[in-house]
Amino acid sequence: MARTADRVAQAERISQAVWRIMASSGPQGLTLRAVAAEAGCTTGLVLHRFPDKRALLVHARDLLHERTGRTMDRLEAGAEPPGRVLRSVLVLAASLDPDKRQEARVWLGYLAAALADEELAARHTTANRSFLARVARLVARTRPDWSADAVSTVATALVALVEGVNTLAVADPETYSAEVQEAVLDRTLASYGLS
Amino acid sequence: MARTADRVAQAERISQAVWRIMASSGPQGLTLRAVAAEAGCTTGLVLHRFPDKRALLVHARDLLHERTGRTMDRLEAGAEPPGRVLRSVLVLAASLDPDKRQEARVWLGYLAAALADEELAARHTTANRSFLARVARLVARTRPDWSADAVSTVATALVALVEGVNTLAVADPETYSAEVQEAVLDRTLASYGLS
DNA sequence: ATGTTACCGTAACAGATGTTACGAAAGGTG
DNA sequence: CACCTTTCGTAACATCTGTTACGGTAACAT
Repeated sequence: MARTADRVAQAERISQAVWRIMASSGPQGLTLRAVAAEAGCTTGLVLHRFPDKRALLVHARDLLHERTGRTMDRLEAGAEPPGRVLRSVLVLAASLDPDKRQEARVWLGYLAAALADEELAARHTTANRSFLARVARLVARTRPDWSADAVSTVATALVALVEGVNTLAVADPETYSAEVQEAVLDRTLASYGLS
Repeated sequence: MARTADRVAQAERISQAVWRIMASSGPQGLTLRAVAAEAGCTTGLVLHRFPDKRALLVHARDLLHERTGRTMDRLEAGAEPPGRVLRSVLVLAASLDPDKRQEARVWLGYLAAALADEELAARHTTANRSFLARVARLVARTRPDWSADAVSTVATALVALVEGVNTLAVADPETYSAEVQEAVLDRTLASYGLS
């Protein structure tokens, strides 16, 4: 044998570099050289870990998605009442702190990249649908008396609300501060009878 | 004198090409050559109309913004009751038909480009704030009994809702069909007591 | 310690990109 | 019709992009 490398750790470090570049410069600035510089290596290593740029993009995307998915799974599996879990999940999906805001910027960049990339678009779709299903599940658990139609419509509205809050917070974090986001969310949950 | 060119018309034709490229390929595919090909001219003409690529981007952005702004002004100046106007404005801002969905794709691309461009980001911010002010105005007119705080929070929620609906319709137009969008909007307006 | 194998940085490549400069031609004006 | 200014396409440029190939080097097994 010979020297060995921790490929998983390297892939993760490079993926984190992708996130940072995407958040700060968008898809335009996301070049292999920028990623390599941000990860503290060269394009050589990047392209030894990933066959090409697209594979790198997809891997970094999936890694980020898995991470937030796991956090939400833990939340949903907890012992809290469904109404509280619903609120927590929505808060988690919003952009309350700088980390979350950066994450929102990354997702925005990926969505823009998906405009020209069928595979990225497909992954975005399935991810959004699974999030929508999660929210619908929690709404149904909170209000078992509602019809399936009511659950679906309200869940869609809630998902759109957080998605919109994220998009707007990316563009204007001052107007869409953490307090505003929470106020908007709570008022909406209340008017739907979900709090 | 010598030959003359309709510079305004040319600038508009080129801007429309920018919209189409942005919608179909995102900021990545928005190259001067792609724009020129789409507009049916060469990069020579494009760069004789605009000093550089950024100026072209900004001009196309402003043109699109003015167009939708004028439509909404007309709506607001009409004789309909404020509740109806509010709904119409929100519907107009949503992605109910393919044209609007294409427009949503353009805005998404611009927002992603704004991640790396301070001027684009600033324009996005002022545009969003003016839309938020418009919605708040209409909410206040519909429910004069509400406190300023209530008006502000609900207006912010409504703006986030349409923004989110647009973003989601870009990624998944099947799940976020026109019917779903309208149902979501109407149910939300109803639960806020705005219909 | 030493050889061998995997690792990864360097550098080159072809193609694309924004931008510039030049020249041809188009079309109003006299 | 001829002139002359404006208009706009062509082609070049320097730079940047993704990708490939090669060579030095580090570390594990012996």
